Amino acid sequence: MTASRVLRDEGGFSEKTRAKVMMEVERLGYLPNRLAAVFAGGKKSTFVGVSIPDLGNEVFTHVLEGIDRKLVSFAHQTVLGMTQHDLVEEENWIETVLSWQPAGLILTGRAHTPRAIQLLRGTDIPLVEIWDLNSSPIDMCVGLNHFDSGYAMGRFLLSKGYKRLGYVGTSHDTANAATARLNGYTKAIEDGGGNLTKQLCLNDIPGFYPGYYATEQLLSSNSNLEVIFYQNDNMAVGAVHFCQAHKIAIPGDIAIAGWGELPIASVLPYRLTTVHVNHLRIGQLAAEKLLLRISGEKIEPATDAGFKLIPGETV
Amino acid sequence: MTASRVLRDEGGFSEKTRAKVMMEVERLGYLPNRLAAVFAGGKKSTFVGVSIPDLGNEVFTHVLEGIDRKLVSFAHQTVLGMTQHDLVEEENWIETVLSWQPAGLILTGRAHTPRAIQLLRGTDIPLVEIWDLNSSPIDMCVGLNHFDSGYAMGRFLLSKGYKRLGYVGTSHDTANAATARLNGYTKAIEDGGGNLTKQLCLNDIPGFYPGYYATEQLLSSNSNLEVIFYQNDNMAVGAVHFCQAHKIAIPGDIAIAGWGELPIASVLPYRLTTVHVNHLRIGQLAAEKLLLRISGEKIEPATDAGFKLIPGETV
DNA sequence: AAGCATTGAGTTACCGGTAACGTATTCGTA
DNA sequence: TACGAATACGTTACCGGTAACTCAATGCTT
Repeated sequence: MTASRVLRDEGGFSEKTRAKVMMEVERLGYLPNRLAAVFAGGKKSTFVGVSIPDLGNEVFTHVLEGIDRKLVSFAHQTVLGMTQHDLVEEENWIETVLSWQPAGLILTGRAHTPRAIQLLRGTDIPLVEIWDLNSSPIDMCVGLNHFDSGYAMGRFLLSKGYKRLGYVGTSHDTANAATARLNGYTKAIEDGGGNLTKQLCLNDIPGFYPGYYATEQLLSSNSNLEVIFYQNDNMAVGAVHFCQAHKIAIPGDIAIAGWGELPIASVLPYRLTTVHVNHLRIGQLAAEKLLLRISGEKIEPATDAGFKLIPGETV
Repeated sequence: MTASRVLRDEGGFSEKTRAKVMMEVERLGYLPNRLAAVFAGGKKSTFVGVSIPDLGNEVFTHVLEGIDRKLVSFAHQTVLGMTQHDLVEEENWIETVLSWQPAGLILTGRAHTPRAIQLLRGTDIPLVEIWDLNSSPIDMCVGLNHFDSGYAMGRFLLSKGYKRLGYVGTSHDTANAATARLNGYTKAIEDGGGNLTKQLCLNDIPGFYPGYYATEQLLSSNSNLEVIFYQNDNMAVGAVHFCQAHKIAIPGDIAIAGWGELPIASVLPYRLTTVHVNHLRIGQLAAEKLLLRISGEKIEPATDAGFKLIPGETV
């Protein structure tokens, strides 16, 4: 007991005793068993479960980095959950991670299985849903309004005089976020009297090559497209490279817009038209909210991390 | 006790009882406390601590993805540790994660602080060091010989007739791996009678823009470089874009070689000369080794994941 | 010097599971 | 029908810490 007091530095012991305890700790190479400590105290652990659809998408790794940095600086640990964009995977992972008495949970996306929601509501473990802004989160949420960002891009493109607009995305990333962007984009086009001439959803990851390939598909279908909005910057960069390789002028022959502002855009010959999102900050905000909540503060349920349209030179 | 048996499905109960137990589980929304279970059994948890220098580098996120996929499929969980390329951070993280009684550990890199090594040797927790092949790992290791890969690239470039060679990397990534590549490259040049005319190590992350910027630096110093080997593909892609923007012919005016074969290379106008490494597979192999070891199998200490030089069209 | 508060250290019970053992019931077979 | 084996279920102790309590020694006050 006295050793326990010394190690937790909670007072009630003399300097002499502390020295003696520390000596033994050193001699035995003693490492505390945090499992037992958490168990005994009836407390939660310092684990925070963080679910991410996949690690292949830079966007999510940036969010994860923001989360982990913040958590580490407050002595918490990230337990990773890769859901592979599958809600059932997510449900299973939630069940597992809850059984470890985590201090909190951060989930990507607002869609969950009914049972997952039931599990989450059944505990008092703080929870932040990120990515998608959600006015009625299960507990808390940090994200941006994807619909609005798609709408903003639609309006912007129309304001530039484009009438025949296209869209390229993937259905692999069934993340409702991308769908919400497409919906916003579509709505803006409707509202503005444009024409969503062509849309293509590949069954692939939203990466460079799929963007390249999709552009080839779309442009060869001679539908007189004037501009294409891509699900993310990776795909848009693939498109830029396709156009370069085939001497298609941007924005003369075809205009291009991306989403997410990834680092790769910084080395393109012209500034990419895109939507800036501070991914790292979304992660940090989420972790901060969670930590405050864990320490018992009252927290606003939703935080809008916002977005910013970058006009660029590719439209 | 009977409930415990049913839930673990270890037999010794009737169908009627199982039904009764499951009924109550359902009714109470009972979730087992794995903390207590691990604690009671005196066993290790199903956590596997995985340390990664940073998440901004695609290379590491692919490795991590390989690890996590494999672990999940064997009912283990990844506890993330971002060390920020700092061995003291790593040491602190190791200490924390060990106190959670993990089933195993996977560390990136072969360099650790003396105390970290002492901590690791003091436990019987299985450990895999990845990335750098290491003939005398603390426990096990999966990786490739970075020196050899640098040497191979040096030889290849010399065989193409280049005499004045350059190198671009970052000192931010003090990962010995990159240094080992540079050393191998240097040695090959020495052995082959070439000339390592210029090398530049930025104090930055090894990303697209640093590659762009470094190329500008190097080429403006009129040292008649014929070819530049970059720390990784991201930097090399930055270089390709710099050259495109400034109408510098590749490989006519300057030849370019990268390392790691990242997805972005797939949309370049010409195939990038690089070194292919199967990052995902390194992660999977590491997790596999660890899991086998956890289940008590005898395991070869070191696995060479190999590399493959891709000749490409940029030299 | 007596009386009370403070300090340092020890004792006991408990967290929620599980190993090991004990006991009652059922079952197959001679 | 009797008896040993198998099966189903219950009891007890324990994992390694910590909360809450107890107690002895010390210090401070009047």
